Amino acid sequence: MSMSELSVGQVAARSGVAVSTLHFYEARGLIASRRNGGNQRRYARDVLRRIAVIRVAQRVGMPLQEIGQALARLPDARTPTRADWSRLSAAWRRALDARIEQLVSLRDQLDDCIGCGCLSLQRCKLGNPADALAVQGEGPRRWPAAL
Amino acid sequence: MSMSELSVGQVAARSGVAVSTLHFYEARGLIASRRNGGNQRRYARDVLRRIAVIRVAQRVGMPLQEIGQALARLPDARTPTRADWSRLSAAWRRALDARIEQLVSLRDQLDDCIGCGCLSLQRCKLGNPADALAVQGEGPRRWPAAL
DNA sequence: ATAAAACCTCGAGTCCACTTGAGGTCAAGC
DNA sequence: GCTTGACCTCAAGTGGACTCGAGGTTTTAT
Repeated sequence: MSMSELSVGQVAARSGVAVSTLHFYEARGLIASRRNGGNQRRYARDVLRRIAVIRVAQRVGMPLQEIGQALARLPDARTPTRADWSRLSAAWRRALDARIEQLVSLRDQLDDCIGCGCLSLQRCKLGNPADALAVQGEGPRRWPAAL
Repeated sequence: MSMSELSVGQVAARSGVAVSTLHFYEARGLIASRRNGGNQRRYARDVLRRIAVIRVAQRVGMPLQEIGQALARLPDARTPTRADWSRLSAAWRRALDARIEQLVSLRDQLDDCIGCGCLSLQRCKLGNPADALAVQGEGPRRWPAAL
């Protein structure tokens, strides 16, 4: 219970993610831990930031894999500096912007439709998916793909 | 090949979703079809609107189940009127608004962080998940839950 | 008339993001 | 020193949203 290192339970409590999820993130290489004498995980405090970043990115719709790739570009050897986090935040911000733009344009199209009682095949982009929506094939969930 | 009814392949081509996905949506009760003499699906044209609505809703992050519930409130007996669709669109629009608001507020918080090189535990809401983010427990993907 | 393309069903498989459980170890309080 | 709660690993299970494949029928084009 050193002041500066956190157990998995403490991290779970503070970050709001389940212990099993922390194990899972570690297995996926999203976070790291050192082990104490008894093979228990001990986390540096900055893991909380990492986790916060992970959850933020997930909300924007990024799959864990991409999040991992972005995180992997943080310096491994030293504790990330403010500048490191800042760069990452800025990148996240761009992603967020893009996502918001997508949704806003979707909303604008929907507005057209509400007026005309729509999703009508003739008049509305949303109702004519081959034009506007589904052209990109695939499902949703795919990240730079949607809209 | 009647003028007014569409085969599953035609619907797939026009809507941009795979035939298997149409089967799947049908199994989930999101769309319906009648069968012709040879047991093949025949769709009324408004299925294209339904599918468009489904994809739109998915992009906002709604799980299929909720989409199905919303669609279930459309009149079953008659082809939905413009007013029916309009009501639905309006509801979707509210959902979209909410989602956009979430993301915008997330972005604003991120902006704070970029300035301060942040996600710092003291200063930043994002970095202090127990306060702002993860309080609601659960994972992402949950719809009215996030943020 | 026949070959090819499109359909059908139903069960299994895939990917993602986790969660659960079994079987066992470690640490903290009394 | 012993019990209890927190940890450990590893395999398997879950839920959402599909996709694939086998085996067989129907439609369409020539």
